[in-house]
Amino acid sequence: MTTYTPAAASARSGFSLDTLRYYERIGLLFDIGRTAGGQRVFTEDDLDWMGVLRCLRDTGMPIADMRRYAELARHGETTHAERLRVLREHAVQLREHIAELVDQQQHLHDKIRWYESQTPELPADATPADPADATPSDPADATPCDPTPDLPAGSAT
Amino acid sequence: MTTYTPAAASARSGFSLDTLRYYERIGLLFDIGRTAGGQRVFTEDDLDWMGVLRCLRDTGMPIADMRRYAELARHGETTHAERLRVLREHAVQLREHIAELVDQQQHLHDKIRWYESQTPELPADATPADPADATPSDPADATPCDPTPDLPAGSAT
DNA sequence: CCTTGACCTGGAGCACGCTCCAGATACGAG
DNA sequence: CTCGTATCTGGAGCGTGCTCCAGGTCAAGG
Repeated sequence: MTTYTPAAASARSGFSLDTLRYYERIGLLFDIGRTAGGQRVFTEDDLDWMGVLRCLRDTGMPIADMRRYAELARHGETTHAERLRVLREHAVQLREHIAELVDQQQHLHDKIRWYESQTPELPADATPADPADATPSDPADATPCDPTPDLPAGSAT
Repeated sequence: MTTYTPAAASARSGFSLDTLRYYERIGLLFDIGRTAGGQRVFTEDDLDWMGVLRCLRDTGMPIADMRRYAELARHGETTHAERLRVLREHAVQLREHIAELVDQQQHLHDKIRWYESQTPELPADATPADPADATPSDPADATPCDPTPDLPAGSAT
């Protein structure tokens, strides 16, 4: 059974040593093995669980919710239904968040295009508006980030 | 020329009164009008600018960068090229961030599906995996959020 | 006028998520 | 056994982005 030192676990998980210790303190990591001398010993399973934590964290789940989820995970299979509920709820949040980002991304691109039209001598190097862009969004809206010249600093120009 | 009280500006922009004052203090809002008595008077242009701030903020631009951008905006048309550069850079960041979220979203959905397969008696109500979902992503990867039963709490089951 | 609610300022405080520190201990190479 | 690096613990500190507060001022209706 493969095990990992704290340094190795940190490297593989991408969490800092301090973060791993912090996560254990607050209950996101639990049942972490120890040597006779008291040093942590991480298993493959621990690493996998860290992958779950990373997914939840990187998708914006607050620590408090992750603690609830970890608590459920700690209590075995009887909590599957509840865990599923938590994940579904989080997926809804995530979908909404992504949708908002994509929306604002559209406005941002509109603004960039406005600036480009104002300074045609400039090379349109970066952000080449890749047609196979990672994020679609029907161009049928326009609220913030409107393509205007950043209105202040010229109120009565 | 239409003007707005602080309360109205707050309502229209979605920023709290305290946030508007904070933004003025740190330079994100500037040249805000005042009554003889010292109370703020916001204009249509101010509101539009707040829309820009909201776009940048909601897409994750740090306050420090927003200050730089505001500083540029405050200095007139000569800074157009630099502003364009800032926006393009931010657009790149945003694209990367969205891509990562979409990636993790896929893992999250995988995990949800795994739970569903484990508890088939449960209704698959929420997150109905809408085929016309807002965010595409080729299902040709799987790293974190793997569809496993949240490995801890059963190391040797 | 007078009241009352909106607004002002400067500065303290807070929630979140780590990150750093001091002082002590553990472990592996030589 | 010794040395040097890795880890340990408890607790303080930090960076970000607001949010709240006290004590005072402004402005519009009655």
